[in-house]
Parts: sequence; C-alpha cells; structure tokens
Amino acid sequence: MGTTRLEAVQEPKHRHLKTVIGEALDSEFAVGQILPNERELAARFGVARATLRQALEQLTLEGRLQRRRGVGTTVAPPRMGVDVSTSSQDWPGGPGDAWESAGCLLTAPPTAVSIALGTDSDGDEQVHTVRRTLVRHGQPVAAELLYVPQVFAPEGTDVPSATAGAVEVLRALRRLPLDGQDRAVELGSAGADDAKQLDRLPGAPVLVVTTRYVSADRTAAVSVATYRADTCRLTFGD
Amino acid sequence: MGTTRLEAVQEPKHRHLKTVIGEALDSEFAVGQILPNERELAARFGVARATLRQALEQLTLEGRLQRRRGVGTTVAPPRMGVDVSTSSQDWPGGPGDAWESAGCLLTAPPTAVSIALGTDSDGDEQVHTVRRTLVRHGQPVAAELLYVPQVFAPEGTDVPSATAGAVEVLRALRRLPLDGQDRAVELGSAGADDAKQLDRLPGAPVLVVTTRYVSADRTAAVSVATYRADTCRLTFGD
DNA sequence: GAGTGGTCTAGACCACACG
DNA sequence: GTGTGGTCTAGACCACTCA
Repeated sequence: MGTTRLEAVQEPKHRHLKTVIGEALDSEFAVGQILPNERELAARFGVARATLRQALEQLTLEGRLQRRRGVGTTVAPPRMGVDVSTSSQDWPGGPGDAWESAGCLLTAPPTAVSIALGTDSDGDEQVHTVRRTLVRHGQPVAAELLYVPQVFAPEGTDVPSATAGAVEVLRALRRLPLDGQDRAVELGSAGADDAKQLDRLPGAPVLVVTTRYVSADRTAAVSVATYRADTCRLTFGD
Repeated sequence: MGTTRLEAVQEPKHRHLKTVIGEALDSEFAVGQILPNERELAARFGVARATLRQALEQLTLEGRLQRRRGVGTTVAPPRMGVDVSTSSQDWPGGPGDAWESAGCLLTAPPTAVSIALGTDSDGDEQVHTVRRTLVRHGQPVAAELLYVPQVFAPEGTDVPSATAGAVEVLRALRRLPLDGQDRAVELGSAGADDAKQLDRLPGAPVLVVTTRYVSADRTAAVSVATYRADTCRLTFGD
C-alpha cells in the first residue's frame, strides 16, 4: 500500500479510499495480516480519521476486514459457507444437526413470533425458549432462539437444569410429524445477547433466518437464527 | 418523541439513542411519516449530529427508516417478502418469472464467476451477460447479472439490439435440460451500477443471491442477484 | 503503560430536491 | 433560495488488549 495521496475525483473520498484499499488487500496483503493502524493510514492517505473509518467500515461489512479493539485491523479469510438448506427435512436437534443447546427458559416471545405461532398475541402466553449456538472452526457463527409452545412439549416444563430442559423440548418436537417448513432471510443487527454469543459488538450486521416448522397444519415451532454476516455465506444446496 | 435528554448510562450514546428512537417509531409514528431533521433531533437529544446519525444509520440498516437527501427521513413500511425459492425448478426467464431484461453484452466475468462457470479463469473468455431488474409495487428491489457461456447460447451472439439479445439468450437456456441448481446468500454492498438500478447510493447494503444452474453436469449459467437489504425479506417457501 | 479501535464533539461545506 | 441528508475535518477521551 505505497500510495500516499488520493487523486482529485468527484467521487466521495471514502468511497474512492475503499476501492484503493480493497485493491491493495487483493494484491499486497495475505489473509490474517495486520494493517497499519487507523491514524497511520489516515495520515498516509491525507484524510481525517473519520473518513478513513468510513472506508474500513464498508470493507468490514463486506467481510474483507476484521477489526478488534486493542488489537488492530486484519485481513479476513473468505466467508465460510454454512448450509441452511431446507431439503434435509427435519426438526432441529435431529441427526446431523451441529447446533449446541445453551439453555432453556419459559418466556413471552416477541410479538412477531407470537403471531407466527398463533399463540395469544397479546404477548402474555409463555413458550419454551431454547437458546442454541452454532460453532464452526472453533468460532461461533450463529445464535438461535427456538420458540416452542408448551402444548407441543409438555415434558420440558418441569425439568430442573436449563440445558436438560432444552434436550427435553427438542426430544418432544421430534416425536411430532414434520409436515413442512418455510424460511425467510433478512438483514438485521445483533442485539446485546446475540452479540455476546457471536463475539461481536452489539449492532453488528447479521443474517436473520426465520424458520417456521409446521406439524398437522399448526405451527409447532419458530426458530430465529442470527448468522454473523461478516463471516458467513448461507448456502442452499439442492 | 417528547424526550429531551438521554439519561446517563454506561452504554454508548448512539446505541441508547437507537433504542429510544426505535421505541418512538413504534408508538408515535405512522408509516411514511416524516421525522424532524437531523439538526433538530440532535439538539433535542443533546448530542452531536454525528452521534445522532450513527443511530439513524442503524435504524436505516434494519429497514425501519428511509432517508433521502434533500427530502428527509421517513418511517419505512415493513419489508416485503420476495420469493426466491428454488423448488420452482426452472430456468430464469421461464413462466412466472417477473424479472425484466434490461440489456445484454459480451463481457469477461469476474473471476469468482469464471471459476463457477468453469470457463477460462484467466478472465479472457467472454460470456453473455444479461442485466435484469425486479420491480415490486413500482419500486426496483433487485438487480441481476446473469452470465451464460457462449457455448450454451450461440444464437444470441449476433443479435442487433441489446434487449433482443437478452431474450435470445434466455430462450436458448430454456431449451437445455435443467438438472439442478444451488444457491447462496450473503451480505454485500451495492456497486455503482447496481446502486443506480436500485435507486440507492453506492455502498448501500444488499443481499447477494448467487445461483448456479446445472445442465448435464456442467454449469450452464450463473446468476448474481442483489436485493435491496433495507426493503426485502427473502422467502423460501416449501 | 503503550497502542489499538470505539465513541463523541462542534463545527464546515457539498449535492440534491422542491417550491 | 431554502432545507434536507451526505461528506469531511481536527481534535478529544474512553475501553480494551497485551506485553
């Protein structure tokens, strides 16, 4: 990155800067390599630190950089593919499911989930709420909240330990016939809880995958899974 | 939004601000309603404009606000569901396909696409490149580049008009047997061309859907579709 | 304690939309 | 022309990591 100044262009500086740095990443940097710090880079390009940060933030959003406070900015590896295909028709917690249960509570779900579940949408009705995590290459890549009305998993209610409760709820689900599921993907930002599990700051961009599990014409469970948008590419194999 | 000051908290101001404004949106504002301008809001909450903007940017990313220069900040409608299910196994341009062709060129594709196509990955080999747009409710929501090696669509090569060329390439594809497809979704940011078609600024967040069409064990086409992340929720019906 | 990225301020000017 | 969001600056302090 030998460049010292930006040429005069009509394009905003931060956008041009992003292009220049992006090209430098391709040609002059290896994965994992650490970049000069923000103050150094800003000086080198002759811009304010805030302007440089706009460019770095874009590159981070695109998964090309990783930044950690107190450490530095490093070149990110290519995103890993994570299979979320629906064709392996099965309940969560089934065979080949790599998620790890982290706990189970009874809570009143968010209203959007209440509606999907067809439970009392005034938000009073409590449902089983199973927290799970997906780890790949030693790194947490997704956090999930699975909502199951008590009707579908009566056994789980009185279990002492939280993780044992999760196992119990998942087991109850698997005893039901699975008639179908539908799925949606959208952009979101990590809440405080998800952020902690994903080892990111709150507000970090995530891909939110919402799955509705249908059994006998009723919604038996709703899963809201948030995948780290910087490190994941969701794949739908055929 | 009668609030005037933020309480002292340990949480960063911009994050707390985002929460406060987000709650106000739910309770005090209607879809399409216009918010006070940035300077006004910043003054009202007793923060610098840049801090306020961090909060508004987050809410925009989550699809809760729409901002247009020279106009103002308005409350966004809920995201619309866009079906991208792979189960309706068909070539692009088939029946029920709502995309509109916008042009057709011969270009050397990006290296990632070259690799997927199995064409000469030195990037010299030219392929048909069809530009298409998806419009919903009078609003452009996605822009696509469809890459088809000339082997699979020889007829399209010498057509005079660009849009006629697109039709020709799509017609040639439909004559091939479609043996399968796979798909991936990831977060990206709009390039200059996509931004223009999507009526957004370059760098706007998009959901990038990459589809590989397989015919007789060969990749016959690769589609790279970018959906506006602020307005779209991708759905995979079953 | 030194160095990093994260937050925040108080200004300024620009590009764009609209009457 | 007026008002909006978008860009940019030159500082400051904080939270975190690591030697």
